[in-house]
Amino acid sequence: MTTTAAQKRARAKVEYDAFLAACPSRLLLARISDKWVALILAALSGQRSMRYSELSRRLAGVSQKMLTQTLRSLERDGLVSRTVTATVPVTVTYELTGLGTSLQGVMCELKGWAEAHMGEVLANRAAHEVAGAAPGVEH
Amino acid sequence: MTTTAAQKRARAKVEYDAFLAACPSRLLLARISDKWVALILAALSGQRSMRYSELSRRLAGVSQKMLTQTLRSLERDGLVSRTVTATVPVTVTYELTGLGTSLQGVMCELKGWAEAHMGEVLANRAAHEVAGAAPGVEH
DNA sequence: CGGGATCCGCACGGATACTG
DNA sequence: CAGTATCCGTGCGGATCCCG
Repeated sequence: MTTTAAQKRARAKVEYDAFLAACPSRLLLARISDKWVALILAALSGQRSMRYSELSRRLAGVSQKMLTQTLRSLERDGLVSRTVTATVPVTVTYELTGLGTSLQGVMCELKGWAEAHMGEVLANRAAHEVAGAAPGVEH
Repeated sequence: MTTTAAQKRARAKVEYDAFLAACPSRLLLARISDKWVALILAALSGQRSMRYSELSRRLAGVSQKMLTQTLRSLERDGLVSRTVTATVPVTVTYELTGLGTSLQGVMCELKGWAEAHMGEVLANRAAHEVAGAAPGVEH
């Protein structure tokens, strides 16, 4: 009934999603676009290692939930290492692993392109907004 | 009333967001993590120019809304150019601009890192899942 | 053919409260 | 100090219908 052309699309989508899931580039994009990942990597690359509270202060604006969650996923992926020292007030420090440092290097190239060309992008964007002349709330 | 320590945090967050909004790297990350941007750029880098329907087929799984929306934003940012040919059935083609091609180059480096190290990342991830050994429903 | 407009689900991310 | 657990709002992205 209703041959469901939609189902065919759904299947095609699933297959495509599977393809995407196997794509290393997409996986990497998903990692670094995690909103806080780039910031944490940058913060950790500057100093040696940082305590949880240090990161929390350094990245003012991040919730504990997101900080912990992101840190955990980065640790899970072997990009940062977590060290627990059972002192009187528990001390936990985080630092970049070799893999993490390597990734950070690539991120810097991205940063380079951004600093070199984002101005141009922003200019184009502004020009189009004037041309569009769409008043009201622009997202 | 209720001195609202929360308001202080809110202010700090707003300030931080403002800082983030001015960060070119963040802006770039936001652009390329747009879920379909990378795919469109890759599709367009292969061939010279593509029609809307070509892209739609090539990126099977994307909705027209997202495809159009992403294309528009890329055009707005001067990364792709849109050409309308008023034939009998309207023909619209998209192609990378110089800026877009430049960005695509950087994306390739990202791709290189991904293909070289994502396997390692995935291995670490799998190892941690075994170590965690949390039975039941894993969220 | 190439969209625009609209409705909606749901995952992502934030705020708050509690714990060891 | 360093989280964990829970609730909840927003916005992204998809589906559907309609238009030029």
